[in-house]
Amino acid sequence: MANDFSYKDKKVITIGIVRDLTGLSERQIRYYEERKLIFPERSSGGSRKYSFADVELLVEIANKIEDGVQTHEIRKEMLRAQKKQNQDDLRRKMIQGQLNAQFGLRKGPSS
Amino acid sequence: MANDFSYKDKKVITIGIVRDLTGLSERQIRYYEERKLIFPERSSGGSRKYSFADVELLVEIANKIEDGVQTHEIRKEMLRAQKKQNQDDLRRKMIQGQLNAQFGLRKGPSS
DNA sequence: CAAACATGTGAGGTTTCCTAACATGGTTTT
DNA sequence: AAAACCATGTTAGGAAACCTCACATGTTTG
Repeated sequence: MANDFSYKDKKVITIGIVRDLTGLSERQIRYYEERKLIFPERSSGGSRKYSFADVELLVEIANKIEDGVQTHEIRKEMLRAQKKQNQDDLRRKMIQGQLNAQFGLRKGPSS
Repeated sequence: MANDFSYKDKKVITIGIVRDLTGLSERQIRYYEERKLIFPERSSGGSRKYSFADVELLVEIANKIEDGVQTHEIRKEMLRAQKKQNQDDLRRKMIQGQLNAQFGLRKGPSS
């Protein structure tokens, strides 16, 4: 229904390409996964698959590490940011629910 | 300067993923390349790399073939379409040149 | 009917990816 | 300071993914 999530989030890039795209070593990329900073999907055979969003995230992570931030700290930041995001999403959804209850169409024209 | 070409056109997808995304066989994908309908890049080691745009094009090609159109015919269509596109691009660029000559700023504020 | 088309399949070989382990030079922590 | 942890490199052995080439086949098309 909402938000046909597209190119940016599709997990279709193998680790070698990610290496080329980011300039990181495969070792680093896998290590950041081990530290739960990044979550590739897997092919049936077990190969990692990343999205462009993942690639961008990896670059951000690498920058922070270069600034002396530890993976552990980065992870906490990310959890905090994500929690806030979830709260915001929920709030938005509840407001939308209210609007639908008041004005929403039943069997309305589905654009 | 113009049009930071992004996700959709970056060649980062290996043939196995393209197979999964399109439902075509690798044989078909390679054959359409042989018939000059699609142009993947190559990794240093020789592996093919496709873009999302390529994936969409492959689906279109497959549909036409399913409708009985031959690769040879599809190629002609594509060349025709591309030629028109080039003409349009050129025209647009010339008009833009005229505008710049008349109103364009030298050393103007760069957005 | 001969040639071309579109696709499957198999062989043999190279590239890419996987995990696991050990090495190392910096930082903390005790 | 010794022990522990951090981030990364490197190596080994093995499996998955990819490559080209060739042959087979059923289906158009000239």
